[in-house]
Amino acid sequence: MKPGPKRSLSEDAIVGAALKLLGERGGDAMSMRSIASEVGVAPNALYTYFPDKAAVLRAVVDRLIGEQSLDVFTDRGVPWRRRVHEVALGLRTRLLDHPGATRLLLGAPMDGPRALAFGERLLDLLTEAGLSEEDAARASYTLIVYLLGSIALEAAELDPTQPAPPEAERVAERRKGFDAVPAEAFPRTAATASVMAAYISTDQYLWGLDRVLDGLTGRRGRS
Amino acid sequence: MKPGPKRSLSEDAIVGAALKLLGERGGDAMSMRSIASEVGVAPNALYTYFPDKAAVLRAVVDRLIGEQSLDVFTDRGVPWRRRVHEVALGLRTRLLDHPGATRLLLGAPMDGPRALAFGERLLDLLTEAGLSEEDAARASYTLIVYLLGSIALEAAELDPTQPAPPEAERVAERRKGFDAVPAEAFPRTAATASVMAAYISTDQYLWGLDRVLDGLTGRRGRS
DNA sequence: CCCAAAGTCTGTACGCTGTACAGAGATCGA
DNA sequence: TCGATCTCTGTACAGCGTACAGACTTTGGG
Repeated sequence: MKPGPKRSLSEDAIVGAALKLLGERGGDAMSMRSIASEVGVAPNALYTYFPDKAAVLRAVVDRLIGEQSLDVFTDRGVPWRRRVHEVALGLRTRLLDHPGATRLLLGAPMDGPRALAFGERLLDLLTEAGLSEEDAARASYTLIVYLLGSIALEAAELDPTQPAPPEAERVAERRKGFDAVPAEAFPRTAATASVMAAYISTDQYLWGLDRVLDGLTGRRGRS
Repeated sequence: MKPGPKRSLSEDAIVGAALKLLGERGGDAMSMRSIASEVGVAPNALYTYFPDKAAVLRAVVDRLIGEQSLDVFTDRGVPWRRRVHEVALGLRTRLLDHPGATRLLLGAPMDGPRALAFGERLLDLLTEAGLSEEDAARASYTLIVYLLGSIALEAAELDPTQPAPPEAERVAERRKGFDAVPAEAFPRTAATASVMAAYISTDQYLWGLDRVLDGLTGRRGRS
């Protein structure tokens, strides 16, 4: 065993404190100083556990991904596409619960252990859906890009400080923004303003997901 | 006309200075203080032109989007799918030129004038491809999610301080990272490590794009 | 058993950040 | 010419990430 006093903390405790701050006071509140005071320690003591702040954030991201249960993936009996829907919806609600966190998701590579487990299950599911090994891998990335991209763009419009208003309210808010678009210069944008206002809706999220899945599996989607 | 001395700067000059810093010294160098000193003014003078730093960043993002020429969209004679490819590739190289900027892209809603123009042209193209007005709008968002998501995930692995190494080098670097993955616990991940290493490649980018386009247009993609 | 090595934590400090506030000077319309 | 109004500067504050030195605790080896 190695010398030195016992550690008074753990990486997990630190990530937990960071996550608590994230939920309560938004992403900007996740400072080394406030995390440290949350766990009752001097700020620089955190550097015993993580080399720098970026590492803490990576761990937070991995934990967030881990919050999505992996059971859904392997729930046989349910058709695979429905299982993808469930995972997609689960991931979305889980991440939008922490609006500030989503910025992190696309700002740091996802190479944590939980992200790895998530990817492995996704590969299982896609091969089950009939894809070759290589296609499943490529498809899995395409899927993740779509999911995280959607969630990130949605989170970008949220105030990270507080919980998100209901979807209908947010769509209505967006709709108002489009009233300012000059119809002469941007006719198509103006004409489809209602559709564009609903870009952040669950409906659009699933619509796009289904189109992506159609493309990935080579199935003819719409009639 | 309104009283007060003439402005010594313009919003454009400020955005330009920010962009210069972004390119030369990375995203973290875009501080209000360094932007101000770049244009030769006290830091707080910037608040005459923008309400806060976030507004500056939004303007920077819009300018970056505007760098992508819109001519490609309307270049008839070239089949529409090829035009999408060109725009996609153009956007990617342009944004990856400023690795630090891509974080901003998904961190702020894209509602600037240039983003609007981009969207309008994309709608043109998609209706030309045979989509209904509503489907074109939904498809355009799905497409943007895919493009920006891909670029963001790719940029996440880059050092924002300096220009990106060549693609082959980056793929090789990723490939090494997968050697650490235990094959027993993650068999599929380990088996397709080469494919996954190439997630950030132009090839994968276009592969996914084509699958997404297949799904959006209801075309059977692969044989 | 004791002592050197190694590890954990604290206090302090540096240089940086965004931006609020007060005031100086310039420029306008009346 | 005289307010009113706008632009810019100086100063200041609270907060940030983290480097450094040192106090203290625990360990294995002689």
